[in-house]
Amino acid sequence: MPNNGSLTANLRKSRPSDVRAALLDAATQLIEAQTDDKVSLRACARLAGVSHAAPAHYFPTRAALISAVLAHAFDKLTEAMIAARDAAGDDPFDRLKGTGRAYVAFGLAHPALYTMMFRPTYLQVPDGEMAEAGGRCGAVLGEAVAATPRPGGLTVAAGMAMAWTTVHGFVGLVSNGLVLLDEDPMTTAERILEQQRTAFSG
Amino acid sequence: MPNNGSLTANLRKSRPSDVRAALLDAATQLIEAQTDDKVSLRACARLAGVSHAAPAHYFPTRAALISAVLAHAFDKLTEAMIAARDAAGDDPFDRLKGTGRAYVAFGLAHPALYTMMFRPTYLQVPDGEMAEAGGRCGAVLGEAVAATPRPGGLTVAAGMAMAWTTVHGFVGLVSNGLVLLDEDPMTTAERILEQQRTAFSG
DNA sequence: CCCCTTTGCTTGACAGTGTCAAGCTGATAA
DNA sequence: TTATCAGCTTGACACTGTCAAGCAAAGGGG
Repeated sequence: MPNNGSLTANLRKSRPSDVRAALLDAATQLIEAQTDDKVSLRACARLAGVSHAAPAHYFPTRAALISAVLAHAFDKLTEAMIAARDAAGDDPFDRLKGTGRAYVAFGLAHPALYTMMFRPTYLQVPDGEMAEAGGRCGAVLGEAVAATPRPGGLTVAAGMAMAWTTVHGFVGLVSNGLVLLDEDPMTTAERILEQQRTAFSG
Repeated sequence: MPNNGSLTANLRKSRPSDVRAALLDAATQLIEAQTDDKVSLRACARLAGVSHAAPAHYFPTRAALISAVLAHAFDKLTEAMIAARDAAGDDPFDRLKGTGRAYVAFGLAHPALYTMMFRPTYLQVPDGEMAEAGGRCGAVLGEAVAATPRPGGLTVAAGMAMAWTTVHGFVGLVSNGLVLLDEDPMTTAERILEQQRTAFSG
């Protein structure tokens, strides 16, 4: 699998002051640029301006580096969801919808990162740091669902599955270009979320 | 990345009669067993009982082999959706729901295959055979949506995004273990699909 | 001041990968 | 019988993740 050699424009010349941060930054860049897991440890090292084995000093394995990147991404997503929810007013469904809107916006803005965040089986061993960050993220959604009435007889678990299903599926389809929309994706997302008002209102 | 060496029990001893079919079969086995793209050309070749470069004679590149496997999987999924739709009676929403149920069942039965099928960006170049098979599959869903009334003012495109979003998101969340369900996943899927009846009935 | 340990990174190696370039083998055609 | 040729193998290349060893500099104790 020969390397195409793009994205090597901004190679660092001298060793960076914070190697760990430089590696995380390089990995994020590579993930967002390359769409899939072709992001190699050696490419990260080159981009960060260190030797090919330097990453081993900070991350025991490739999966650990990726996990660290994903954990940070989860925290960003959690922040965005909380901010949108708190800006959405008092109505429980509006707050759930705001949370979902932020989720979709994040997913569409960072498709490659998003894909990896929500396919944990791909990092063979579950990573503690990442699992915690993911848990905090899920909790925000769970709280928003729990705060709504669910007259359809849905349990909180099923309601959460339903709400999450909606946003997760939409991001996956749109960011992979599987569905052709005739309007701004966020507008369609808004419509789809609004369709759930009846299921989440008293 | 050293190989763990499992799944080598059923190595073929002599060269198979139909090498191409043997390779497709080996690739399918490896994908379903390994959950991610660690399925290597060389591992397929070993499993099929041929040399490491034999695949090149049938598939110009690794992506082409994977594409062929996924195209076949798409055809299987399409078949299952059509069968379930035709067994669901006359009501348009029931037929849509049957289609969705078959979709979810397939996704939960073949999680790794499913993941790859619906993440086409991961195979850098779009493959014709696979795109056609995927198109036929999407068409079945599209027809089912088009046959329903959509009083909410949804266009067919938005309705299709909504219906597909539901099943795609559910499969992604459940098969990755991201959501904890207190019942059989297909039962929850049934509930979630049923919630959409109001949006797809006259 | 010198030595000694530790930290942080580098160099080198190994087995694995995808892909390309040859070479071999057996069947079919002339 | 010989020529051709498809179908597969062997060998090589650059790349990968990971491990082992080594080097350079900083810091501390005598």
